[in-house]
Amino acid sequence: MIRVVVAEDQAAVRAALVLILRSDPGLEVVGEAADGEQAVRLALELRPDVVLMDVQMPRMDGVAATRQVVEAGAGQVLMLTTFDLDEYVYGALRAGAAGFLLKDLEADALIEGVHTVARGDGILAPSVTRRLIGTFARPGRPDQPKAREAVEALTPREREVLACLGGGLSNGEIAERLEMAEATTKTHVSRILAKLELRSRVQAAILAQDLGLVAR
Amino acid sequence: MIRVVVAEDQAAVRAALVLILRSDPGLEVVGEAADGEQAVRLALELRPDVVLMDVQMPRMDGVAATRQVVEAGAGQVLMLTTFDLDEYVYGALRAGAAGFLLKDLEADALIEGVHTVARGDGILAPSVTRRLIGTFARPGRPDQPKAREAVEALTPREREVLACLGGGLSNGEIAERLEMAEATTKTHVSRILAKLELRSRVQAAILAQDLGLVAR
DNA sequence: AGGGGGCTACATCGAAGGATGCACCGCCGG
DNA sequence: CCGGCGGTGCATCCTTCGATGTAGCCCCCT
Repeated sequence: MIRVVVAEDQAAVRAALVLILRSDPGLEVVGEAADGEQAVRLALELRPDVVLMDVQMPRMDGVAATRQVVEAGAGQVLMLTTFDLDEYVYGALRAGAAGFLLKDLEADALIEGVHTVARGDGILAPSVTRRLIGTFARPGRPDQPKAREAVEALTPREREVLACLGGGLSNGEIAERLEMAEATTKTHVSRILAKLELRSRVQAAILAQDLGLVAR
Repeated sequence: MIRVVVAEDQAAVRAALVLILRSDPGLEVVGEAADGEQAVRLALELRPDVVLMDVQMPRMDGVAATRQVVEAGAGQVLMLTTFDLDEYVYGALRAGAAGFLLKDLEADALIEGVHTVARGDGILAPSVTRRLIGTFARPGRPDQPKAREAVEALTPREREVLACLGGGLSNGEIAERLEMAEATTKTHVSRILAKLELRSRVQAAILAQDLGLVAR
């Protein structure tokens, strides 16, 4: 049984959502919230599998609430909105939402979405998917499987250093974090630059970023 | 009526796909290809609405074929694969694919996918969606409206320099491109670092990347 | 055992980066 | 008119970076 908390400020819409969810015997609505703060409180208390969260809510917006729920590991968050504005989508995804659907969806699409995020997958409204793909594939991030391969060819230690470069760290900071002499860090950086055919740590950092290699 | 070309090297699988597609009265399979080259030729000739493309194919792989089809504007490409390996997914999406599905899907999911990409939206297998979201929302890309504001506060010249930093250029290269002395470039870089509260050009480059400020 | 070869490590030194002080110019308000 | 101010530009000085040479180490190989 998948346990769901519904967070939505408009009572009528919330009621409709609950009704839809209840129509699936595999879902159980364990709580309802009318604002973001309440949503977070409920999620922390009830530890549901999924929180269905509206973007716009009083007291704390859905994105901020999502961040808190995700950080606490208190369930997967599936966001809902009326308009698929970029700010909402990106904000929500960065906040850790597992999915993003528009309110114009069919009942069974919603139910399927809840099941999808409950098992750890992601789901997006088709129009959002298209834009996300576009953003991801935007020029200026020339994927190069080549780059990925080249990075695979690095030694483990070198990859660690590369990740630090991706985090914007200096040689000294890298040395401290990885517990080696600064001189050693330099060796690794040099090797990385040579292997990846780059001319400076800046380019290495950019490449690391593109590949998601970022030490924090 | 949505016109579809099916590109898949294994005859049995291709036959199955065609059968599934034909079961929907809104779809018409106008061509079949057994390798990438043939797929591109067919697409250019028939200008279908959608090309259903396998990733692994002889003579030209699906990613390369996708790139050509997309560049020619010869239809939306929906990619299919057995395994959702990163290389495939990222490569396909950057090549311009409108969607990416796994072969373990249900017949109606495939049909729905074709309709979705035909109307210009995107579609991804749920597991792929999750990873794409993760990549997109990965730490190190804190979309920070703050950062954007701060960058707005830079002078025009400084923004130009920042864009060059985002491109991974050295001071010397920046000086050449913007036609100023290297010493001047350094001044601007210093000012940028101060204003954005960064400690090195590497961090500035990463920030510029996140904001899409990239000189090429 | 002996001998590569790859990984990690460190020191040295010339090159690039970054902070700082200062000059010039155009603009605005007094 | 002129004094201030923000943007731009350059030179100086110290720091950090990056290339290079070398060494210990471990593992594999024959």
